Amino acid sequence: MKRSKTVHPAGKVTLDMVAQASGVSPSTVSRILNGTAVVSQDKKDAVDRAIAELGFVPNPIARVLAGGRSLSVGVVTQSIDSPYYGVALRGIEEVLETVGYVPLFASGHWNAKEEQRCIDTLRARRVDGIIVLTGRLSDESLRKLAKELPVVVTGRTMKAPGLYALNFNDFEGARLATHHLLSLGHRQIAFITGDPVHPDAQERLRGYRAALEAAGVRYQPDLVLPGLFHEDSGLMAVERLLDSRQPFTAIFAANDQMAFGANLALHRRGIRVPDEVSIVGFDDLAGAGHAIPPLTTIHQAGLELGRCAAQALMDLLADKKPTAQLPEPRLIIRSSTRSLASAR
Amino acid sequence: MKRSKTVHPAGKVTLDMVAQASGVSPSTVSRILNGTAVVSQDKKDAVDRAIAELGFVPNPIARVLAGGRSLSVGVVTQSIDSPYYGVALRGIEEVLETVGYVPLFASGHWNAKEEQRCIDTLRARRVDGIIVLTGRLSDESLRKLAKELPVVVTGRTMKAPGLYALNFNDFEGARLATHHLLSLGHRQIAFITGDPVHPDAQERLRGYRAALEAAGVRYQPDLVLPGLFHEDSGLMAVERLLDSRQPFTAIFAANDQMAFGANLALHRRGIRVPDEVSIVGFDDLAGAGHAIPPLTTIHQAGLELGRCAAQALMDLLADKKPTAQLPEPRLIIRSSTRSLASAR
DNA sequence: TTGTACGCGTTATCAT
DNA sequence: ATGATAACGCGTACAA
Repeated sequence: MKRSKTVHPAGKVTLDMVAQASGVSPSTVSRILNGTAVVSQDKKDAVDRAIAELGFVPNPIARVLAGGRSLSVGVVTQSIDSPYYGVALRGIEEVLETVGYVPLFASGHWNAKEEQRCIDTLRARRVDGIIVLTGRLSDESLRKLAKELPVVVTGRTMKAPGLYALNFNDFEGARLATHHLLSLGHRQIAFITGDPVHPDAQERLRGYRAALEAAGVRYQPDLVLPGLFHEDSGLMAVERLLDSRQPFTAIFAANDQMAFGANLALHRRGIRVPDEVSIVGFDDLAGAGHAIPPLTTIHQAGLELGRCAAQALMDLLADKKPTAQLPEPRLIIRSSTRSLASAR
Repeated sequence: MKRSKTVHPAGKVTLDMVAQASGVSPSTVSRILNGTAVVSQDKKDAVDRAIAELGFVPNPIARVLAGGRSLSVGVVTQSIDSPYYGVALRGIEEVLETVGYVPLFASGHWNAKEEQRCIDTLRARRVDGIIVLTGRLSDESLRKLAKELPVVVTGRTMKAPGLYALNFNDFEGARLATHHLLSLGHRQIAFITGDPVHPDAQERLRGYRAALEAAGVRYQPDLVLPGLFHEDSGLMAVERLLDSRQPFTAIFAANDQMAFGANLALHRRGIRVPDEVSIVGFDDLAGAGHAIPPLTTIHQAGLELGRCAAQALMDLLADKKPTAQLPEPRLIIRSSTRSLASAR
């Protein structure tokens, strides 16, 4: 029989027991645990030893009730299985883990009401801070929330006490994508928009128009198709475009999912990509590199987004000024785009 | 100015206040809240009214510390951004929400040690039960865990008190996929395996062999390529296969991601799918229907998996015998497979 | 059926 | 620097 000491995971070993075992008062143990005050080295050693021997694990629940930190942060995402935000969640997890915090995830489903409910639930669980991944809450509610506890929000640009906003440069990304197509000689570039209620979608449209204008190419409203950020909307957009018989040689979709849909629509009609039509997406989802053909797209660093958000929140919690910045958008050229000259 | 009563979200309104306001004792309020005992109707009405007026929300933290239920369940998944398990998480969220529970997610990264850590963290937070999505923990540890609190585990078949296992019929799925190819006239069917440490991977290999055998087709070890369940491993497997100059007319990949990789490998070599080679995947990921060509695959109900797991756990918590069953695998025929006769 | 009193495990406040 | 004591908000024996 192994001599291994079976340490009870959800430890029935209490702080009081540690105090007794090491001959000090509970308060001292608590202070050592939290670094709340200076403690003499010998007592600290004794306590540390007792903690190790007893296998003591602080009870986070009791800790919170007593008014301490919960060492947890709430994350309101939109959909727990979103291909884009999913990797952001992983980024958050990564950095929180290194500092002993745990994330509590809640899904708002792109609905301000639900997002608010998530926040309420999270606060009821006494999270120390909250990260809001984009979403539809008003800036106002966020501002109010930030008065109660530290908040980091992505997908918008705003300033408020106790709040840090992290925004991706959607405008520049879209400009880059469009410019790429333009530099390849394309002039009739269709654009599939995202859901217009998303600020991101609007910014990407702006970027598209700006690139066109800079190149002296006329903006044709008939070439911009409404989309909803999912595959089917991209597919239907292209079908409508094809039916309209508007000539075009390239498509820029406001996200990868719609680009996939667009790609499929062309495939169904026997139109080859990139031989006859070039496609550019936006996001650089995990699957983009393995699509047929591998999709040229704008890399939006989901992982970085999560990491930065978490880091910023940790800073806020430590009363430091967050400085995290998202990397600039990068164009990833793969095989779905080709110069117009070589097209046929 | 609106007369709306601003209810504090993380309510400073306590149970005691409700008791006072309604002229009863705190215990009575508690009993009403938890349905712990029978209470006279008039008192119940009074309390309910007070609760509504004060906007009282029970403090889950205090509730747990006092020995009550936390109304939360732990979910140990493998990667928070997994395309397959992601939708399972959504399924869990869905059903938990309807019964007032909240999920706490933790990622084990396919590593028994980490999974155990997740469980410890979860237990420290006093979850009422735990759902383990597959993973590498030993049956033994799960059995031990189930003695402490209700456990639902997916991806394995086992029985233990306080534990409910939910397994997908991987064998049958693989058999179905292979049989489909066989019925299309294919005889030289390559198989890209998953990571052999996964029981799923082994089962799928078994299914492949069983279908071959049933059809009287010889099993050729040279046609089974090791894969690791991700795109690149599928891609490399096919490259090796091609280089080996082993003749084959179809590929069955043990999951969609590897199928995508395989598809790309063929595309790079100018081999057309399904004209020259047919491909079948496994999982039916969200993107499978929009791949080029749309992927024929085995539908594995991730959403159902999550829902069933959550439902089973709720049953366990209510001391009912869980009866949830996963649906049988279904073959989804799309456009990546074609009869050998019409191939060229 | 209802109320009283205590305990859950920790941190904060106030002494010393 | 350290210790005693009082919360934190709720559940639950136990008593009535």
